[in-house]
Amino acid sequence: MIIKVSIINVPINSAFDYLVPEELERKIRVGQLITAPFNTYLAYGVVIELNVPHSVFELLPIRSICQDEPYVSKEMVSVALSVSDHFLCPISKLIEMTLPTRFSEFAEFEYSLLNAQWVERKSQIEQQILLFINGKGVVNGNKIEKQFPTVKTKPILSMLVKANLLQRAPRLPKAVARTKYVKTAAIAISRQTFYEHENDLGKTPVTNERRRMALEYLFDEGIPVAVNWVYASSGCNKADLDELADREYIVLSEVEIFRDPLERVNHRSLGYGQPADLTSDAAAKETLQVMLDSQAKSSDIKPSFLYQKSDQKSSDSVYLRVVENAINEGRSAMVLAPEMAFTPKLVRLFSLKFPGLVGLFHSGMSNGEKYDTWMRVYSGKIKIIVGTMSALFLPINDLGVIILEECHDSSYRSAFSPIFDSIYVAEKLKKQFNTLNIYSSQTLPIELLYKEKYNISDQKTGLLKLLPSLPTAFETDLEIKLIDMRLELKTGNRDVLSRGLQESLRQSLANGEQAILFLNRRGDSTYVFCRDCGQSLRCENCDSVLVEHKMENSRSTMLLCHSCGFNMIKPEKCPKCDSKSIQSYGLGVEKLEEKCKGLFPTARILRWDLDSAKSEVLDELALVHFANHSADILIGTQMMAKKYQFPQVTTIGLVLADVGLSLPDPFVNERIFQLYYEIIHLAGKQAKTRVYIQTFQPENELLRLITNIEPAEFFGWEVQNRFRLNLPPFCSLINLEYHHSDQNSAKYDAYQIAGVLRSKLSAIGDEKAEVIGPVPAYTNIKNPFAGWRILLKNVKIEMIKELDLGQGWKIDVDPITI
DNA sequence: AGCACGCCGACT
DNA sequence: GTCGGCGTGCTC
Repeated sequence: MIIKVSIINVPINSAFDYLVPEELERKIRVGQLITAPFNTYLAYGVVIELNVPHSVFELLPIRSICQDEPYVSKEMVSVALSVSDHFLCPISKLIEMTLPTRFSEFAEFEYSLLNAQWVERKSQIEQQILLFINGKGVVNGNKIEKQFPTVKTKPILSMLVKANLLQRAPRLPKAVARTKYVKTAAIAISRQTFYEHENDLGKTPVTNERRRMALEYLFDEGIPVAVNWVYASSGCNKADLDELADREYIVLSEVEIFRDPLERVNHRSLGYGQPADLTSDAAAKETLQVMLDSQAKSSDIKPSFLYQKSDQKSSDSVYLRVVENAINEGRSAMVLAPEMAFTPKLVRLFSLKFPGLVGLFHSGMSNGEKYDTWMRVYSGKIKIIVGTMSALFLPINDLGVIILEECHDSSYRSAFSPIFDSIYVAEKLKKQFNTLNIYSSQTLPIELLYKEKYNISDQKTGLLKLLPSLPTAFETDLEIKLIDMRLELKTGNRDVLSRGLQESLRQSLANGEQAILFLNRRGDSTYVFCRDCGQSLRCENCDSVLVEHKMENSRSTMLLCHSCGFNMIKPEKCPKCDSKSIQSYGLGVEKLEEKCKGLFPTARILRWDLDSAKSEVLDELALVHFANHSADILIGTQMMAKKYQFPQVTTIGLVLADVGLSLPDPFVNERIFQLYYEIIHLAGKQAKTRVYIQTFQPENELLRLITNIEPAEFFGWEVQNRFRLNLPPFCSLINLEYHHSDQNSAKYDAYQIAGVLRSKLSAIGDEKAEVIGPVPAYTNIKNPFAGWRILLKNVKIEMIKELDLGQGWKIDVDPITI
C-alpha cells in the first residue's frame, strides 16, 4: 500500500508518498503518527491519505507506527487538507497545529564506536571525542556538542564517520512537552517504629535531626506530600529522603499532575457570572429558540447563524443555553474569542455553570499547559473549549457547537504563515461534525451580511442566516456630536480637545461620573494633511492617500502612493489652498494624558496603552480599577475596544477621528466603523452619554454614518462602495507579497511574476480576472521598496499553485487588509 | 530543517 | 592544486 504522509517540522509545502510494509498494512490509519526515513534522517509524519495511486518515484517504506489510536482524527485531517488547499499554506504546518505539541525541532543522531582501535595520529580533539564516545557506548550528537562547547563537533563527527571510525544512526527526538509528574513522599512506618529508630537515622547529629524532622512532618501530614514541601518544612534534601526510602521508612512515588491554565484566571467578576434572564429580551429569546430548533434537527445542511448582538448579557445567556443543550446531548462545544485577553470572561461564564468541564487554550499558555489541556481534550475530560483561533484544531470529540465571539475581528485571521481564516475552519468543522455555528458581533462583517441577504452559499462561508431577524433598534441614550476641529482652530482654540468636549468632561467630573478618551493610533503620523482645508495629500494619478516615509539617507521626507507606486518629495505648502499648516499629524497617548492633567488637575487619569496592557493581569487590574471608579478618565487606544461596559461613563471623546480614515486599504471603512462603534458602546446603558467625534473633515461620509450609528445604513453605503470599486463580496482577492533584501531584485522578481500571470490569464481568455501591480508593499517604513505587492482579482487559486512561488513570497487568500 | 552539491577565493 | 566559504535546491 502507498500512503501520503505529511512530514512535520519540515517547512515544505508538499506531502510525501511512502510504502507501507506488509506487516503494518492492517494497522495503518489516517491521522496516525509514523516515523519514516526522510532525506538523510528519520522524521515524524502524519498519515493524511491511504491507498494513494502509484507514483513514478522510487518509494521508501515507513519505519514504524507510533501509536495505534491516531492523535489526529480523520475529520481533522480533512479540515487541515481543505485549509491547506484554499489558503495555499503548507500542509505540514496545519498538521502540526492538530498535534499535542511541537515535537523537537531538530533531527538528532546518535554515535557509537565502529572501530575500537582508532588511529593514533588523529588530532587531539578527535581523540578526545573518540574517547568520550568510547566511554559512553552510544551518545547523542548534542551531548557531544555540550561536552566540547568550544569546538564545532558536527564536521569532525562527519569526518570520523567517513573514516569508518564512528557509526551514525538517526534517532527520533522526544516530544518537548509531556505529562508532568511530581515526586511525593509518604510515611510508611508506625509511630512505634519511628521512636525506636529516631536516634540512628544518620551518622552525624545534624543529619539525624534533618531526617527526624522530615519523618515528623510526614507523620503530621499522613498522606503523600510533594517532596518540595518536605524539603521546605524540614530542611532535608533528596539524599536524606532517598536514605529513608531505602530503609523503607517512607515511600517515594510520582503523581501525575495537571498544569491548569485556569488557575491564573482571576475570578473577580466585572459584572459577569450571572447570566441575564431572557424573558425580558424578546429578540434574544427568539434567537435562542431558532438556534435550539436547528440544533435538534440532525440531517440536512444547516445554516450558520450570524448573530447580531445588542447586549452582552443576553448573548451570554444565549451561548449558555446553546452550550448546555449540546452538553446534554453528549456533545461538546468550542467558544472562541479573537484575543487571549477576552477569554477570561468566557471561562468565568462557562465554568460557573459547568465546573471541571471547561478548558482554556491559546498561544499565551506554556507548552506544558497546552500539552496538558490537549491531552484532557483528547481523553474527553474537557467538554467546553474556550480559546483563540489556535484552539480550532484541538482533538475534540463529537463537536456540537462552535461560537465565534466578535466574529468581525481581524485577529480571527492569522497574520503570518499559515495564513488562514477562523470562519473558514469553523465552516469545515461544521461540515465534518454537523455542528451549530454561531458567528456573533455587534458589527457583523459586510461580506457575511451581504451573502446572508442574497442567500449566497459558497465554500468560504456556507449558508448563512441572520438572527435576530429583526434589526434591533438602538436603545442607548446617546448624544453624538461631530466636532469640526478646523472651526475650533479658526476661533482660537489650538488645543487637542474641543471646547465642547472639555465642557462635557468638566460636567462628568463634577457629577462624579467617568469619561473615556480614545486615540486611534493606527497610521500614527504617517499620513499628511492640511490643517486649514482638512484634506489629506493624495496621489496625482489615482487619488489614493499618500503615505509619509522618512528616507534613511536624506533629510527630506518622501510621500509614497501605495496603489500605483507614485512618489514625491513632501511639499512645503498645501497644493490646494497654499496654506503652510501642512503637517503629519501625530498625537501620543502620553501627550494627551499631560494635556488632561493640565486641564483637570484633580481628576484621576488612567492610561491604557501597549505598555500598561502588557500582561493579562495588569490588563485586568486596569479595567477593574476603572470599573470600580478608582479613576475618572480612561485614556486608551484601540486595544480597549469591546472590552467591557462601564456604566458610569458619561463622556466619550474620539480625540482625532481622522486618524486611519484614509489609509490606503479598501477595507478601512469597515474597520473604522467597527472600531468606533465599539468605542461608543463602551458606555453603559444607564445614563445619558455624550460622545464627541473630533475631526478636521466633518464632511466625511463615513464619519457622518458613524455619528448616525445605524449599522444598516452603513451596510448599504459600504456595499455600494464595494460594488463600485469591484471589491469583495463582488470579487475574490488574492494578495501576493514579495520581500527581498535587495531592492532591485525584489522589484524585478515581482514584475516577472506579474507578467507571467498576465500572459497566462490572457492565454486562457479569462476576462473577469485582473492583475493589479506590482506596487510597493506598505510593510517596511524604513525601506519602502524592499517589498512588492501584487493584487489579484478573481484569479483561481490553482493558477497560483502552478506558479510554485519560492521563498520570500507571502500568499494571502481572501485578505482582510492590504 | 538538514544536507549535498557546486561554484569562487585563500592557502599549501 | 586543494580546502572551505556559503548560495541553491532537494527531500517520497
